[in-house]
Formats: sequence, structure tokens, C-alpha cells
Amino acid sequence: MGLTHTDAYVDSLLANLTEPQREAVQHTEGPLLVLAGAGSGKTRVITRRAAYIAATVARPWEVLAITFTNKAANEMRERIEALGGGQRDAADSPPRAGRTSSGMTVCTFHALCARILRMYHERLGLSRSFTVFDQADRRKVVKDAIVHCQLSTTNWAPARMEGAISRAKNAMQTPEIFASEASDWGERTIARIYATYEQILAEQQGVDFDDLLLKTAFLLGGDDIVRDQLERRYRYVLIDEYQDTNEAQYRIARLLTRERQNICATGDPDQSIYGWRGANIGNILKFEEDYPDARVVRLEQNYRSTKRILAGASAVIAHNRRRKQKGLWTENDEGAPIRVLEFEEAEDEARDVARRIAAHKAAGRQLSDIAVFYRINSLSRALEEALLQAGVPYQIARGTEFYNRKEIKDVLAYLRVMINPADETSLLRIINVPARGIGDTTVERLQKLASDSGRRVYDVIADASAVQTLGRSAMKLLAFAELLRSLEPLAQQAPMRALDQALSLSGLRAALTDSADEDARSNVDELINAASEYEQDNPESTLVDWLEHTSLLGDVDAVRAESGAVTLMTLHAAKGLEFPVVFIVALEEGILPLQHVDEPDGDIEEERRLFFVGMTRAERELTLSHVRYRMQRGITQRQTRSPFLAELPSRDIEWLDADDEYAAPHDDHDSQRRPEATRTQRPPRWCEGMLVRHPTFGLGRLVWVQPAGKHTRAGVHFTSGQHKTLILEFANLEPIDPREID
DNA sequence: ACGCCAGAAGTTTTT
DNA sequence: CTTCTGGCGT
Repeated sequence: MGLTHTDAYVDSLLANLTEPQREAVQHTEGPLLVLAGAGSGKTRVITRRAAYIAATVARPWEVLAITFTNKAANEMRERIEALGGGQRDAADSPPRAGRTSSGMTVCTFHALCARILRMYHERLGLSRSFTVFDQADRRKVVKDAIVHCQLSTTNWAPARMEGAISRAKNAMQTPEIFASEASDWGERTIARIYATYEQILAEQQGVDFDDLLLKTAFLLGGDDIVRDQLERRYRYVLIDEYQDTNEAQYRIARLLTRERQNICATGDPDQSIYGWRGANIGNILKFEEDYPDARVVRLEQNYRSTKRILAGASAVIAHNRRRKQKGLWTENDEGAPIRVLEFEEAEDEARDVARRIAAHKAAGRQLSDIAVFYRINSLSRALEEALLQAGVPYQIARGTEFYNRKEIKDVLAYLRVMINPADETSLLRIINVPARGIGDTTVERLQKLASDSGRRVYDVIADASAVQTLGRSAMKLLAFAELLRSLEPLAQQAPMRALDQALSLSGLRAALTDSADEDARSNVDELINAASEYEQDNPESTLVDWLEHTSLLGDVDAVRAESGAVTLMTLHAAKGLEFPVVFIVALEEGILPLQHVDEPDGDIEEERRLFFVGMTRAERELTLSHVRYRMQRGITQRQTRSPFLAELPSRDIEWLDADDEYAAPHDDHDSQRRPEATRTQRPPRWCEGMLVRHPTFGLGRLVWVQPAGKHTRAGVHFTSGQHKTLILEFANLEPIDPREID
């Protein structure tokens, strides 16, 4: 098995590894736990191990590697491919989503589950073409459920209900279990909403993100034949970021490896930061109990940070009780001390961070080497303003998402209805988009007609005699039915063609062309590109495949690292990344650690881990700051500095007063330093980074500039927080001298 | 269909 | 202080 590989290839997979790393790679049979400290070369071990298994004891398609994000999956897949080998084995099978060219499966938990559910849909009473409902769809269905229960959305806030339902699902509680455990009227009411929500989903053949996991866990747990088939299919299972698994994921992992126990869990309990989302750090902590024969490998050498940064981070995390003892060490330089700064208020803090970043840049540092982290998104505002003022380009890794844009959701809704006519959420979304004179009243009567006759809205619209009873709107509804019918055959087409046709036939394309919304147009163009790209990568794929792919795709993947810009993000978003220079702001009691009004003593250990994650992102320089007064929600409050600061070892810390003058950053880039030359030649009229003013949007900065036909297009970040794509020739922008602003 | 205003709500968010 | 939502008016 798999012995088509040369010894030289196998040797190459073991080359350049430390002893523990090699041990992890070579331990192929039986349970293995890899406790991988921050920056310890975990990905290298996982990818080598996967390739090693496929080269020695298994066929590539018997190897399954599960990650949490698409980004991680893609990265891992690429790195496994780069190791070479294995290609021959699969020359006969077509490339498929989530597979390496040799046929190894590398995907997220959710993608794996979607595939399994699709495979065994009959046993679950699901249609083969069920649709994955995203957050927005889920919100809509929750609202409908609340209304259905004759409750008000004011008393029963959809967001809260959503949270409650999601938590129940993460804990693998069905509505029945939830109801039986409800202790008071409030909980019993939530149970009713939950049950109704489930019913609506089922009627629409919809499956939400949590369901993907939950249904798979129940399927595997309740059906030995299925479990056995999958266990034979995936003989070697790798799970990354095991500390972040929730109950359902944990069950799936255990069930998939029940007989052979060829499970390799990698992760770091100190980096578990999603407890509030159902992740259970206990899963990784009790791995050795679950698998008494488990081999445990610790990767403790850090290749990322300086000695002092590592010492600081280690000292902080040592205060946690729920963890596995770990001694991180590094052969890297001693490095500069961790700086701690105190300011009067947020504006001072932000201004200083901006000033230090500008100094780094002047010293020759790439801005893409620098990141600023904060606990909550609202803290970015002050930073953005200060950076804008200082003329430092920045990029925010915010989840304001591509796939949540109205125009994108609209087109996708058409496609979803095409493949799943039961998807009423999507159907009602597009029934009057673009506007075709079907108003709310008509829609309501239509829904009533459907529920009275026990039919799907889709079928009622197509029923001429039923539609006739709706009076004046009948003609419009029939025209819409005709449109839907003309779209039906497209479901069999390849993704891009289906998308293109749907855009034309629906009238969306025409509406878009007429509209002034430049952004919407370019977003739809981007969607077409995405479909075309997907088709090229997965030639055999169907529309169903692509739709599933898009619904499981977060925007993390869409956030490309912009060179020439500082990165601003939350501590959560920082996980898995690294930057030479890192700032963490607002180290204050109540913010980091964050305190919530409802639960005064939240999980302090998780907050500490969050801080730990932030600190260990830094390679060379780490600067922490806090203020004495901070305004939040319009109220200025006296702030106390974070207790975490007191946990830092004093010999690795440099406490600085806000008023201290500081030297230019002392790093390796001094040689490239040059004075800010006064520019003599005339700069191009428009260039990236330039400050501009727009008559309505106000002050902003050009993020990118591109020729587009006879015109020039540019992306502009405005101080208001808006991001616009503008045609420079029409936009009436006025270039601004930075000095003008002060 | 769009815009305006009052009122509420306001961690983190891999999928 | 802000940002979003829902209801109402044009």
C-alpha cells in the first residue's frame, strides 16, 4: 500500500525536523496528541505527517485532515502538494473540491459534514439538494419562528434566540431535549421557538451551520453501517486546532476513529479562545483519558519570537490553572524589551501608535509587517482616525462580508431557488427583486394560500387557477412563475453559465447596469470571477457544489494581505498569524479582560489566553498600551490597568511614560533609513495612499488605483468608515495635502 | 421605493 | 456616542 514511493522521497519527508517533530510524523498507528506551542512549526509537522502516511501505510484518499477555516485548509493542501509525491496514484480520478491532487481530503469540519450529509441524505429525510442557510438566512427564519409562535420580536430578541438555539445545537440538544430540560416559562418558550425554527428549516430543506455538525454527529452515532463505511473510507484522521472543537465536532472525531483509533489531534490548550462559541477546551485536556494508549508529543521550541516576548507570554499564561504545562523556549535573539505605555485617553494612545508606526516606516520597515490588535471592534475607530491623520495606510480585517452584500445574496438566492424550490427564504427574497410590482400584501396572501393548501409557495405561484384569486397581481405572479420555470434547466449547467444566465433572465443584470451602484456591479463581476475560478479548479463540479462552496466560505479568505498597509484587527482574528511588529491596545480592566454586564465573572482564563495569543503573534517587537480615561458609549470612564500587565516579568518590560520622547525604532532596518526627501518632481495625479476629499463622503484615502478602460477606478476608504469604489474622472475628488489637516 | 425619525441597543464570530 | 432597526410618511 502506498509503496510506490521511493525511499528518497520518504527520507525527504523526515529531513530537517527536530526530534519531537520527527516523532510526530512517524507515529502513524494509534492515537496521537501533538501539543504544539505557539510558533512551534505545527503546520510543517501536520503536512509532513499527512504526506508520510500517504507514502508509507495508506493510500492518499484514506487520509483525512480537518481544519476549522477554509484558509487553513487551503494552506495545508497547498503545502502538502508542495511536498510532492503521490500524484501518480490518482491520475485516474478527477480533482475534487477539498482534495489534494493525490486524492487526500483536506477540508473544514463543515465542508466534510456537508459532503457526508449529501452522501447519506436519504437516511436523514433530506433532499439531495438541501441548502446551507447562512447567518442572515438563519436570522430570517428565527424571526419567522418567533412570529409563528405569536410572540413579539421585541420581547424575544431574534439575536438572543439565535444564540440560544445555536448553543443548544452545539451541545447537541434537540428541541425535545431542550424542552425537557427547560426549568421556567422563559426557557419553555425558547424551546417552542427552537422547535418551530427546526420545523421551518425542515420544510425548506434548509440546514444551518450548526446542523451540518449536529446532523452528522447524530448520523454517525446512530447508524453503525454509515459509521463503518466512513471509518473504512478515512483510515487516518488528523484534526487541527483540537482545542477549539465543540461537543458535536468532538463526537464526530471520536466516532470516525472508533475502531482503529488512528486519530491525530493537534492544538494548543493555551490558544483556546472560542469557548463562548461552544468550543470546549476540555476536549483536548482529556484526550489522554479518551485514548489511554495515546502518544503525546510536545512541540515546545518556538521559531517565531524573541526570547523576551516569549518570556513575557509564558509568564502570563502560567497564571492559568486549566492547561497543560508547557515550557516554550527559543534559540532566537534576546530582542528588545516589551514596551508598556500609559496614556491619558484613547486619542493619545492612538496618536502615539500611529506615530510609532510612521517612525517604523521611515526606518524602512514594511507596513505589512506591522499589526495593531484590540479586544473589541469599537476600539478601531480612534486608531483609524489617528492613522489617517498620520498618513499611514491601514487595512482592517473586518468581517463585513462579500457574501453578505445585498447584490450577492440576491443572485445567489436565484440559484438556490433553482436547485431547491423548497427554499422559501430565498424565494421570498427575490420575488420582487428586481422590482416587478409584487408588493408585501400580495406576498402575504400568497403565503397564506400556500399554508392553507399545504403546498410550497413555489408550486402555488405556478398554479394559474390559484394565482387568479389574488386579483390584480396575478399577471405579475404568473410572469414570475414563468421566469422561475425558465431558470429550472439551468440547475444542470456548470456554475458560471448558470450564474450568467440567471443574471440575465432575472433582470438583475439590467437593473444593475442601470443603477448608479458602482460597487454592486463590481461585486457581481467578482462573483462571476469566483465562479469561473472555481470551475477551473474543479472541472467536474456542479452548481450545487459551487453553491455549497460559497455558503461555507467565510470572508477570511477574501481578506488578502495588502502590502503597504498596517493591519488592524481583533485579537480573535489574529490567531494563526504573525507579524514582526505588534501593538496591543486598551490593556484595561473590563476590556482585556473583557467584562460583560450580565456575567460579571466571565472566563478570565480565556481572556488571558486571548492576550497570550496576541502576544505570541509578535516576532521582534511588542508594545502594549492602556489609558487612564476611556470613552465608551458616550460615557468617559476612569480605567484601571489590566491585571495581566502585573503578570509580566519586570526584567523583560520597559515601562514608558506617555510624555517620554522615544528614539526611532531600533531594529535591523536602520541602514535603509533615509531622510524624507522633499519631492522635486511632480507626483502622478492619483496614487495609492493619497489623501482626498469627496463632496459627500468627506475625507478619505486611496487604497488602490487601477486603469479601467478610458477611466481610472480607485478604492477609497473614507474617515466615515465607508469604503467606495469610484471612477476618478467622475467622482469629483480633490487631492489633499496632509499638512492641511492639522 | 425611498427617506426620515425615533428608539433601542451596543463582546469576541473559524462555519 | 454610535449604529442599526422598524415604522411611517411622501
